[in-house]
Amino acid sequence: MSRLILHVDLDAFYASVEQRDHPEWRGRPLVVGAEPGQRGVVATCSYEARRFGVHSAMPIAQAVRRLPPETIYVRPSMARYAKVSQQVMGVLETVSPVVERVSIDEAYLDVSGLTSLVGPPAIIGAQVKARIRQAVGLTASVGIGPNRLIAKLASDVQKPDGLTVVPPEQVGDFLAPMPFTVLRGIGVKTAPRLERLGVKTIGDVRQLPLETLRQHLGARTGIQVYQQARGLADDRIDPARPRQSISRETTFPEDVSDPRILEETLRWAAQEVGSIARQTRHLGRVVTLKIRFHPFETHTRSRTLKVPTADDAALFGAAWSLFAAEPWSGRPVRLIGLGISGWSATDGGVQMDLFETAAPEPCPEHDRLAATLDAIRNRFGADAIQRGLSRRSPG
DNA sequence: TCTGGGGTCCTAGGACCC
DNA sequence: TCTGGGGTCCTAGGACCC
Repeated sequence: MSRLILHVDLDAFYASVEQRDHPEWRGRPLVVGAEPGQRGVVATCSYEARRFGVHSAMPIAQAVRRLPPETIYVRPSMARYAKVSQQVMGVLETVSPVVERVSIDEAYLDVSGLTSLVGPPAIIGAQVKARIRQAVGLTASVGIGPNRLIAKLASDVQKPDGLTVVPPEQVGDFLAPMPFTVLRGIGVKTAPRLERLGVKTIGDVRQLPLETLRQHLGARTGIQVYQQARGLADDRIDPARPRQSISRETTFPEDVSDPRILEETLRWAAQEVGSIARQTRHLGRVVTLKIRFHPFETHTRSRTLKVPTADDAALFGAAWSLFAAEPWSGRPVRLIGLGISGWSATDGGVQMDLFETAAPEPCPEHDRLAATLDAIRNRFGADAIQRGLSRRSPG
């Protein structure tokens, strides 16, 4: 028996929350992300902005060139969005107990058992959308199919405010005409490899032998793409998928060479990561330093500790020693941050002790971040930016 | 043209052990 | 004197996703 999987995707989530909360912004192009003139990208934009060809992950400078002057630009308010997301997940749990949140604006539900209680898939989908709208005043697109892949693709075909049901017997016809780039695991690097084979649609991929896909995409992706092209994918929904890592990083407004600023920023990241790890009761053994230089040259260095930790000072110490061990000093740094992973398999008394040594903190991290960013702005702020600009356009 | 931040998963080489 | 093969851990980088 095939399962019934439902995928919910909140439409233009950050932008929709902003338009919901600021009625005067409704009906206008709106970008949530970096500010114009800053480094950064579009996180999400309203459908009015998408009409100009702007989309998520587009560099902000490029978006500004395309959008009209009346466009609204706002920085993301993650805490607010997280709250709305929580409300939505709560609503979903009133529909089915089997809900897996996959990101702030997306979730999968196993609704296999609901047809006899609620009705056919389309009725279940309509109910999900109605409850979300009623609870938080936002629209969502819903897709329903026999597995996660089909449900996800179905939710994509009629955005925004869409509802699409793909019964098992229609999966083949549903997939065949779609561009193969919608398959999971096909991105900017792998797409050209298949294009060179003359492939355009998922139907075309289905004509290729498994061996060909393995050769061109690698063993794992090759098999995955072969199966997806035939509509075969994971149909398990796991409400309790554990997280694998916690990290914080930041890109500086201008590249930074001063080691004191790098050190302060790494201390901030360590406090953030440590605080979240303690709140969520995670102790990790692997500390990873991430650093990015001009031009977008990114490195990671990691160290496995003898004793698992969630302690700010231990995290900072490990990351700073990784930094110090490299001949990097003096190179202008674009981004720096750190992460923790490799949760220890054991549990019990020892771990509890470790949690208790780390003092619980109210929430001074936000203040510290603000202070750190102020410090950076003071050093690299208006003057530095002015100098940079006048260098580019003298007079 | 200029590329955020937070994640997951895969690959591959080397160390080390049996 | 020559040199296997498997398993696991560690590390670095990369692709991809939202």
